[in-house]
Amino acid sequence: MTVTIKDVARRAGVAQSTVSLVLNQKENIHEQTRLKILKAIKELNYHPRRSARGLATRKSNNIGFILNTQFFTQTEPFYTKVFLGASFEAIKHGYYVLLASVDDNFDPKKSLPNFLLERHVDGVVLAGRVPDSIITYIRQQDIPIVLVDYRVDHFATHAVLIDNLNGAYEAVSHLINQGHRRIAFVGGSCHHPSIQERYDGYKKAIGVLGSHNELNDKLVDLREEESSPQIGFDSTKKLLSLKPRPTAFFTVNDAVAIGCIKALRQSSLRVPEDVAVIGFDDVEWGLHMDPPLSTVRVFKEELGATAARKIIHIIQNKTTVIEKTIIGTELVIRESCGGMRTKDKYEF
Amino acid sequence: MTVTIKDVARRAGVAQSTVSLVLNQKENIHEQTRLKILKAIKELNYHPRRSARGLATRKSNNIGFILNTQFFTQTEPFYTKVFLGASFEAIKHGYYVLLASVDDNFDPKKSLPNFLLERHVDGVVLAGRVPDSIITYIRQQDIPIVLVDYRVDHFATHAVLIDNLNGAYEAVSHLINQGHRRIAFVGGSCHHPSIQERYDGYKKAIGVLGSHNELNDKLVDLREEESSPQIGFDSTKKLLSLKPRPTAFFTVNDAVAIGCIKALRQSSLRVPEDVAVIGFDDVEWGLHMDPPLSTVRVFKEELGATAARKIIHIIQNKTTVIEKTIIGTELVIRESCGGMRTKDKYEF
DNA sequence: CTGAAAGCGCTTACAG
DNA sequence: CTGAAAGCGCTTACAG
Repeated sequence: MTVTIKDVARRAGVAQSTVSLVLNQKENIHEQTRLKILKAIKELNYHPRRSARGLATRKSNNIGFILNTQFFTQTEPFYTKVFLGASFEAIKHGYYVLLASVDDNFDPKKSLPNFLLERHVDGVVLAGRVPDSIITYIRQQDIPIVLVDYRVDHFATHAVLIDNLNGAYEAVSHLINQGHRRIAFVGGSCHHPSIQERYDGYKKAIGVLGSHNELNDKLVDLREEESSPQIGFDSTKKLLSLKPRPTAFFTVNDAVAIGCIKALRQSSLRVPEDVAVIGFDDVEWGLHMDPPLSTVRVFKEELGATAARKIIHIIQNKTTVIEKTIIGTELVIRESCGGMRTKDKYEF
Repeated sequence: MTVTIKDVARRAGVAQSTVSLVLNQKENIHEQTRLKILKAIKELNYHPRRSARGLATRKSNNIGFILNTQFFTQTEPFYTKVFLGASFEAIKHGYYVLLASVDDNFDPKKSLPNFLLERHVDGVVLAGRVPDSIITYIRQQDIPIVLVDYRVDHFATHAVLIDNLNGAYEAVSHLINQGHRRIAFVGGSCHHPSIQERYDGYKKAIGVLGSHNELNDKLVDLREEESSPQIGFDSTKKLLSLKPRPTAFFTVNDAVAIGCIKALRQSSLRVPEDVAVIGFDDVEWGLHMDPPLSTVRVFKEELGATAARKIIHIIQNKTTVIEKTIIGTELVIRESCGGMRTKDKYEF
């Protein structure tokens, strides 16, 4: 009932291996027989079965996508977008992406994504912070890996990264150009390298001020916990007790910015009139906040799509040279940082 | 190198067909040989290959998940959550879900999700409004279907639905109990049956007022366009021109509520002091809005998980009796509707 | 350039 | 209750 390669071969009057050859775009086929076969394929509406192909080639044409379970409980569907980006890009190349999540306390001996066990993926992309143990496990299996928005210094792995440093640098520079000199760094969680990089960008921008340098450890609030609105709130409250208080807040991401603005409001400070705020990530609802949140846009879908392209490339070409791709960001000026209205205060 | 069923058979000293039998939980196996085989499986860390299994059984153990492309451009990652719910539930049952999207002007003759062409899924769940043509196509292929948050009256299909009617009824009843009598229905798009049901719930609640009935067509603003913040804004502006103006706004979803509140604010109306607002869906950022948005919670992940369970059940049991499952909602009172402070105005 | 044959790793009648 | 054999639908050397 379902049409197979045999049917095509019969109809085209050739051997099934010949059909297979044209199916796989091999060279050295008479143009005539090629056309004949293509015609038969079209007429029969033939599509090779994945599982048959998979069995014969020992390839699944699937990509695994693993992320940390805890990211699902977060306010922001950040990695979900990365996943979507990867998923749709993969489809264009004939791959499907299978989703799985792992806990922080993941133990490869006890639980593992099924697609790893069944060798049902040709490669895997790992998004965000994941336990070392799973990276180690997958490498042992000799399955290619691409990290997205994460890196581990002691592992040489392919990675797609956000240009956090420059993103933060631009945002903070913007605040400086607005005339701000006491700029706080809010709610960073030291656990993630991305956060560290944002902090570095912050420092770099402040450093440019030179003698005007007000880089001051007290203006920085780094935390143990994962960034969240609550952390942003607490962090801001603490920073607000400084005398003189900061005039601008650069938050480590938009979720933190929410808590920050809430704290400011609770202290009867107006945004942006009394204090400027810039977030990071550019999540959905930033645009709808009051005031609309200025932020550093991260191209989440693009991160995922790039990771997909990269893992597919590795799978198909057995590339061995490790390569990191850094995706740029974009400063999005909305209202929470006061726009350009104080531009004339620029005073380098 | 990779361990196969043969290796297990050899190690356990049985035929590979026997191994296959215990793998597939068939009856009638000597407990002793079963144990022996299980032991060998564990020792060798054997896992059957999906593609081999798939080829032999002609099952893919995959589920397709199709949604309308346009939903990706929306403010709210509603269906993304449904997908996530389906995906993780499926994993528990040994299935993976493959994602695809279709356009409104989809034509099965021109483009089709690959997994349909390659018969790489055993069933598919369709989320939200999808073109009739794809439903028709899939049915022709004799692939089981489950709809989520959608239904087409002329197709008898399995479906997982939101209890929109009751959700809307409860929300509007709450407003009525707060003393509101002029309650507007904002920003509905007539295209989706869910919206129609929310409207019905609204009417039902208003209807209970009986002689106090202020059900008034003018208080209702139904639109052609898909619901969005912009629609909410426009719709609210229009409703605000009524004299006397509405004292409460029931918006057709949270995205619309955003625009609604923006319009109210622009008209110098305070929420909830001057006017109450209740949304629908309970999206992420509702909690972080100012004021935090009261809404009707839809259990998005649960919708997806239920759909996954259902399609798997159908796949495995060849169920033929059509069944619709309606998932309840939950009224979430936050600040935008004024809490219970006017409860004493209750006056049936 | 094309065909016949073996094999990928399972499952499923069919005997026994 | 268990084993030998065929078959699922492809791909890939290997001849020719």
